[in-house]
Amino acid sequence: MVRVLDERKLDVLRAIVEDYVATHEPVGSKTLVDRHNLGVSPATVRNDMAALEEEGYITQPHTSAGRIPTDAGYRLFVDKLSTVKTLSPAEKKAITSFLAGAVDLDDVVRRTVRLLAQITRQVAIVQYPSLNRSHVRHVEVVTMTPRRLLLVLITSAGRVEQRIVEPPHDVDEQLIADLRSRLNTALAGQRLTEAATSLAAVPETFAPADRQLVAAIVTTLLEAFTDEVGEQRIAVGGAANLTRYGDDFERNVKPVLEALEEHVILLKLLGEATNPQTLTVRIGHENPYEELATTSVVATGYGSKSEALATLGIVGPTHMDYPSTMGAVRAVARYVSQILADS
Amino acid sequence: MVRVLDERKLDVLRAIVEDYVATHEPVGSKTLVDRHNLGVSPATVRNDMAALEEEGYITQPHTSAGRIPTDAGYRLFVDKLSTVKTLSPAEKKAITSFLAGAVDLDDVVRRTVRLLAQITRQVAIVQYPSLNRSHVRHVEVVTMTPRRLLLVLITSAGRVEQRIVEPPHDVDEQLIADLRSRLNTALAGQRLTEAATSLAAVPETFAPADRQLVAAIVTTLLEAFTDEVGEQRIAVGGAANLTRYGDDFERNVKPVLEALEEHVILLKLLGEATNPQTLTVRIGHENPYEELATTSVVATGYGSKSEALATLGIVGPTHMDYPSTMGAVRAVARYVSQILADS
DNA sequence: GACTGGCACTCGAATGAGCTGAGTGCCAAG
DNA sequence: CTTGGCACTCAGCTCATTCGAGTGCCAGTC
Repeated sequence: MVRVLDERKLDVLRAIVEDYVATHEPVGSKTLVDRHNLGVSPATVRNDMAALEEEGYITQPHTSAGRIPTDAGYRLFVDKLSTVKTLSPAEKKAITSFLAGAVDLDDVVRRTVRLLAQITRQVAIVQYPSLNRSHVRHVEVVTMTPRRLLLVLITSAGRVEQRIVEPPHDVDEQLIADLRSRLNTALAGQRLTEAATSLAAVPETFAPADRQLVAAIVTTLLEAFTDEVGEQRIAVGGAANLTRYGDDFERNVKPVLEALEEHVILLKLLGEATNPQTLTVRIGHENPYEELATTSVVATGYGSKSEALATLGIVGPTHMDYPSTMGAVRAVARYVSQILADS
Repeated sequence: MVRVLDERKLDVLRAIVEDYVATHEPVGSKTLVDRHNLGVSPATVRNDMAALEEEGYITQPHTSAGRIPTDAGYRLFVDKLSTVKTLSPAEKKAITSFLAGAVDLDDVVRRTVRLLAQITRQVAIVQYPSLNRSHVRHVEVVTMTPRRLLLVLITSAGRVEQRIVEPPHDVDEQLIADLRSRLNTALAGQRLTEAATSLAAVPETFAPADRQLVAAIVTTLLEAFTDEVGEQRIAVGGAANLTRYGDDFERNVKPVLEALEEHVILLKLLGEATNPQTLTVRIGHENPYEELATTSVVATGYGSKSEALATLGIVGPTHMDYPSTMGAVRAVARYVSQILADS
């Protein structure tokens, strides 16, 4: 019989979360019975509520008010009491067609942010495909003037990095062609993290007179490979959705806006990239920043089925609609992965 | 004698604007006399204030409160009563050294936004150097695989656009080399807007068998030249500064956040690019959006002394510190122009 | 004629008392 | 275990009152 009681208590918790997410107002026993058909009287619900409060899943803002879920309550709800909502076919179609219109990687990322913000009606965050986890697709050395070379690095994810190198003396076009081909043979298909080793050997294969120049180019390439700043590139969108946070501006909106400016913070919030099947949900105080204790993060990796290239996700109030949001984040991550795989 | 009276009335207006900007509270005759040494009694100031109100430069939020400047008041202040503040040598140095660290154009723009937001403590907006107004510096055709070509366009401002072309049949490396050199001869130094004409003639110079391929490449290049979306690229930063707007969140912060999401709106707000010497200031209702009636824009062009490549500026509450803000915007625009000219 | 001190007046904001009602906890009965 | 009943709590609303910053105007002074 203990089993049955627990069952119902969880129903009550589910009802409380759903109600509170919908109304943003503390929910009392009577309203709860009215709105969700729980099949028991308010008094019974009150008993359950008292127990749930005892166990730390819900709390009262003040004595004479209804209950609201605690972070632990949301956690239980997300883990046990809800199923991720799948998107309607129409929505799925809209996503693919919107993403398919992108002309390059930058455009994919921009569109993804916009899309995610629009569907979830939250603040969306998309990390650019990580350099570390990408492979070299092509390296190009372009002579712009005899004393100015442009290095172009194209990764498997379609990311393009360019650097200028100003050689100490005029360079011969033949040398450049040679260099270009040797670089590509040495690097093509390699992970950027492994590329360092392969690059090291390249200068030695050249005539001593040319080695200085080649070394300079190799150094610049290495810098590009391990670019910290580039690694942390992030796109953010949907900040206007913060206006729906409710009233407590100082406590809810301000810290989020501040965090959005600091890409390092956002990266920590997003956390390690997982594969697009796995969703990471951080609720309230579970995230590493005290100031964002009223904020939750829903994130996941994207890039390919097996291995994530980077992370994307949303940031919103703890009282968000988790099932829908999680569904949207997962769906978008999958479709972006698909688009990237195709290109 | 009328002259003297007018003179003092303007002093009073200046004092009101400065006080209100500092405190964000309606300013009364007594406080005004206390804080600024006007050399007359409160009663006299009251008379002047009544006149200023009559003329529409100041207004009372409610009967028993002090005065605040109207948009017209700020306008007069900006046009006649203030001088643009110049930055301290230390600040100037900080700007140049911060901007000098940039590795490519994207980085320049990102740094500029950040810088501008930090100095002005407002929301900063920087438009990417316009394609229309740029010149072709270099066009590169890179063979990634025999059935996949990468076109790279580099503009005089350092902007790099890339497009993928998938030719209908395998292409010969010799043909590519040929094409590369002819494209560069045809285009180098041209304005992107004029490039269309020069490009049109290129396919004809090739053997009939190759024309289809060349035409495809030319078409893609043309698309890149006239890319509407790329033309409207914008970077935004410092949204967290909106938290200092004061309390009326719904009226002041929300519309701005919404506008920041819409780059088309931001472009209209920034207005036509002027040269970096000329500052455009739009106060409150002077800007084209009703919802931004409590918001002012300070903008200017950047790119070169004579001709602007694009626009940058800030958005903030009408009660901002115009002299400092204008000084900062102008200085940043100049230094960015300089950095771009050097690279 | 311009400036000033004085004074009555206005009205938003702050303070506090009183009421209301949603919601609770507990208990005794089913 | 569930339920109806009941006393209790307390945030939030309303209303009245007070307070004071600030005004406009007028009569007097230089």
